[in-house]
Amino acid sequence: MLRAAIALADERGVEALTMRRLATELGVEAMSLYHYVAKKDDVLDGVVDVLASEINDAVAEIDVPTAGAAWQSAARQRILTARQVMLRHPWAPRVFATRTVMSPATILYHDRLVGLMRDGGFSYDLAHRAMHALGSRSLGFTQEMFDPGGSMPAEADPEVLLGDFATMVPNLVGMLVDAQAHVDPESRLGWCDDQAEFEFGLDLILDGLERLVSR
Amino acid sequence: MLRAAIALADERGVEALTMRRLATELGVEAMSLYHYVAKKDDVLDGVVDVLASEINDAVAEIDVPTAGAAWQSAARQRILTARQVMLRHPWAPRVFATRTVMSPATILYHDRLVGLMRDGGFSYDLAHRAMHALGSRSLGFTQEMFDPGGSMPAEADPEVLLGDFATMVPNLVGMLVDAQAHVDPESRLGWCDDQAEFEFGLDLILDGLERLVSR
DNA sequence: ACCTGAACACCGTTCAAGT
DNA sequence: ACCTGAACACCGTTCAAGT
Repeated sequence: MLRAAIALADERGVEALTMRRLATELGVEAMSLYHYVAKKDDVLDGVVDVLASEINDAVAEIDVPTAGAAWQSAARQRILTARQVMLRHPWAPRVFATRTVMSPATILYHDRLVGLMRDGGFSYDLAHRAMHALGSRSLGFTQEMFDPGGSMPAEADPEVLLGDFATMVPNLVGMLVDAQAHVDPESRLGWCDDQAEFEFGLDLILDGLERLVSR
Repeated sequence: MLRAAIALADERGVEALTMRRLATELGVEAMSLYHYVAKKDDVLDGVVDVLASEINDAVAEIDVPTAGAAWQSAARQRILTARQVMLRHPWAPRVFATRTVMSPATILYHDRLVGLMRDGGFSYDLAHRAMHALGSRSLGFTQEMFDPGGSMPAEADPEVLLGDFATMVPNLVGMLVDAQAHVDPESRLGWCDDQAEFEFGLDLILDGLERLVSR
């Protein structure tokens, strides 16, 4: 059932993931699903858990040292592996964002990540702060507010377009022109968020943490 | 109308923000709203824009130097000001997360933030990467995956609870025990995300950027 | 234990009609 | 230009009933 839900979201988007449609996809009447779950939220919780399990499985295959300074590249590899799983389900970040309780598999994932940092010499307190600093990045995605290569100029409000765009937002326009080089329409997760940008932000945080732990 | 929508979400939650309810709140029939907007998404886009304008207004009052190394504290102050606005509307992050096009006011906000970094000596390329690294943090909120002080142990799955919790996730349990000190039930935005944690992550990124720009 | 059909309360949205 | 009423297609969910 959860597998079917994920397949449905993959093929036709999250908004197509409805109890009625999921039921017909399973060759069953809509209300039969309520024998296995109490409410739709349970399905979404389950979907998140399956995805997190997929990540845990992928991450479990990684066998690298974690002690001392090695924690950093180990964490990096783990998070980028998680990201690969998430990239296969571009709708997943939005579902993760709506969950209020953390799924068992997600808890497990973060426990291991904290463990890895402990191996690297982190105090519990620093590991705690590190988790907050990473936020959703620990699972391989970010919530972007800003899409410089994307739809910005095209969809801008008339008010902004009537006044000269370049005068209203000169810095963004300058950046757009300058950034023309590395626009990559592939491999985005949510907004503009290609692999290089993700890794830049991730490394910024990991480097900062390493500096703190080795001081 | 947008003001009414925000008030409604503030008082009764985003899920209560429905076209029909918004209409009755305005003392009008539900379908009258469709003379001002084409679809509900337009309302949400508008709500986001009003919030971003509120942030722009608040930020405009800040008058601090931005040249050279001063960029960092100026950016910090701006982002924490944005956060104060967001904290008044705890449902807002989720709405921001669902928008696919960036509102004019949000564009403006980011343009000024890029401008500030330019004052600080950033290349367009570094400013671009900085925006990605910050992600939604630039507007004062984060997408947290992890709630150590919150509902985690209480809501854990039977499977995890039956096996000894401390054996399943020893690192999180250790962290929870250790972290008992700084649990703050107030001032959370979304998941567990208090002011100190937000500032820690923010400074980690800003410090990393400063190091890059001053190398 | 598992599934169904009919029904309820609620959505967003269309459309033809009113002033 | 602005508002309305009735209606449509679609939700999630309840409930009593079937096997």
